Amino acid sequence: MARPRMFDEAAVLDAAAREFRVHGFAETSTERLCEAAGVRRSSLYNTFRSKDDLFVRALEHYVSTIARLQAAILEDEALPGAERLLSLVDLVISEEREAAERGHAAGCMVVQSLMSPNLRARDERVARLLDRDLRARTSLLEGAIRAGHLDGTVSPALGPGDGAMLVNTVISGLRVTAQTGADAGTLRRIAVAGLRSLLG
Amino acid sequence: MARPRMFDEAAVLDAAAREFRVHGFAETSTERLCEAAGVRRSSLYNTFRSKDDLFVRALEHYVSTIARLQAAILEDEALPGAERLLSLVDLVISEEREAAERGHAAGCMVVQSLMSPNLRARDERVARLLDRDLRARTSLLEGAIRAGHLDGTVSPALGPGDGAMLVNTVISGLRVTAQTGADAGTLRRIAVAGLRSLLG
DNA sequence: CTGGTTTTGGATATTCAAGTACAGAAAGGT
DNA sequence: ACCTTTCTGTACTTGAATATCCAAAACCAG
Repeated sequence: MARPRMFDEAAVLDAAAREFRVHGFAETSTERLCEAAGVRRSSLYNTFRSKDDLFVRALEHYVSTIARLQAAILEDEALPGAERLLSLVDLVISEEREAAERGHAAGCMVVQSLMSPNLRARDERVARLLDRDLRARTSLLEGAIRAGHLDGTVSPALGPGDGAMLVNTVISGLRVTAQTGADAGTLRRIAVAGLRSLLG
Repeated sequence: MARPRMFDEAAVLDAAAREFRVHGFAETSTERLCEAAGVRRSSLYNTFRSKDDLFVRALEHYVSTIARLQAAILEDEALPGAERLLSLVDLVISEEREAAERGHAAGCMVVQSLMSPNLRARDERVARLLDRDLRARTSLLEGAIRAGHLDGTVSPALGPGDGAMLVNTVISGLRVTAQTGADAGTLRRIAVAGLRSLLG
């Protein structure tokens, strides 16, 4: 019927997310995006309406990738609740370590976006996306915490709601602290200390 | 001898920091900065060499303002160690609440800058500034924690070094979580839970 | 007053990035 | 084989943002 695409949309979104993470939205030119993705401008603009749209799609892609990994851990019925939380922390730490080793320090795209009021104000979709992501992760965390309450590995001192927020807050904090050059071992000690209220 | 300046340098830095916080570095035009500060372009460029330099100065200004407030709390000999840490948390929470109430959500400039790899890569001075700030705050925190160890209000489970990093991490996390719209009461509960290893 | 020095205002280069236009290429159903 | 449809490459337009230039103004020492 028509000429097929010569590139993989998901691969472009991956490359775009990487560039945005490393250089930030405003300082990533479309030319850079093209180079990084190995695609010409018209293809980009043909597939994604604008730089803004591409960013939204890339963030969406990034978020859903991360979310999938986290869900696999947090819903793993084979693990007791507390272990799920610790595995999540380890996942985050290894993500940060990887990013740090890859040369440019590139923090988590979600935290970056949350800390860029402009991005959220400029595009309603970004705000909604981040909000949805937060809700989804919170709900996963609540599930794991409830499981921990039942199997006795998570202290009942905190309810699932506050517990989930605590985990979220500690993880965000870790992602910031990681940018200061802290090594994986230190990050893990801090995380365990921060989750003391849950882990007992 | 020469024509005197018609504006206050510190006021300009204040206004600039506010704009940078709300809109981010790249998306704050020099025109906006001029308007916000009530100063003409040539005055800006005459006083501060470039937009980059102005940003560095503004960040410096912001950091030293915050640091002064925090030092006053953390070195307050009248307070036991644990109270100092809690007061610091309350200070942070009230900063975030104020920012949130002022319309545009504008997160902490330090966390914002830490999460913008580009900013740090682009200007060595920003990286150094953030590093110095981290070190200074860490050292203040260690002092307060040591004081708490001595007066018995802070658990010796964590050493001063790890304790300081924990507080820093929790505070950064709070500053991110604040951007998701959490209210002051919730933030405080989370903070107390996160600092359990020190306070408990 | 006056000369020297710095600031100020406004206008103006200069650069650069986002997005568009359009012609031609690659399918593939009919 | 043809014709419709979508993709691709290049060149261009347009707009905006940083930075500079220069003349006029303000100040003060001598």
